[in-house]
Amino acid sequence: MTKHTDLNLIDAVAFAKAMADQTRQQIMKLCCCTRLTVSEITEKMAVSQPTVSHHLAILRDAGLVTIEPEGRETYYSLNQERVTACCGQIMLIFAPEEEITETVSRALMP
Amino acid sequence: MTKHTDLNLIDAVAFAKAMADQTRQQIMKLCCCTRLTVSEITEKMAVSQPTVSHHLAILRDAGLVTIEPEGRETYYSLNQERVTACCGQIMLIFAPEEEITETVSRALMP
DNA sequence: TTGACAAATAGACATTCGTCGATATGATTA
DNA sequence: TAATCATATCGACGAATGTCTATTTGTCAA
Repeated sequence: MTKHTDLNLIDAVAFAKAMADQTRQQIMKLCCCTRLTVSEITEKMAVSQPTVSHHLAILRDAGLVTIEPEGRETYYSLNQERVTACCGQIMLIFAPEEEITETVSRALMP
Repeated sequence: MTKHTDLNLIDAVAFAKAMADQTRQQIMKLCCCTRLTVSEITEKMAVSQPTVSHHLAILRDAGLVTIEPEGRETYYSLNQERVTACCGQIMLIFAPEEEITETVSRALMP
């Protein structure tokens, strides 16, 4: 069951929770700049297929991956834009006095 | 017992774990751009003093707060520079194709 | 239509985590 | 020195989390 979180609204806690696991970050690295099926991801990892699916669901709920079902396979890829939006948000909240934050703010806000 | 983590080296998982809690992010907001004692933080929160100390220790181990003992009080304040460094690192790893990442990279790397 | 394959879900289990009350430690003040 | 105050630590407890195996669901091919 999909969480009904509004993915346009960024929750810094939800983002941090989604990223707060070694296995998930590994998956994120794998499908960064490319699209992979669950099987392909599983092959490259040291955990079972259900575990990979479980983590992908968490990343999906956080808006951190995009999903493209194709036949009996499902392609996942990292949502880089979401990563920058979340990091930018965190910098705005927790580093308002840093110069770089001003830069990010200007570059990120449309 | 203090973790012997090298705080100069940024671990994206450790950073995310430290931020992956509502209470801790609330504490971070409180002592952002200011310095507060444990008592002052506790007053503004809905948890007990030991719980605040517990979370401050986690933030300290992640390098996210600076600590200044003064007499019998201890002042904490948010390490904004650390926040930007960690966010920048995450953007480099997980959003290498985003334009904003290039900007951050250039601005952050000394 | 049946068998094989890909992915998701269910249920169980051990571990980690957040919280608390009680207590210890350390510093100031009377 | 004794009392007080600020903070840290301890030990316990329930809830959340990550992992597994087994099973279900959905899709394609023989």
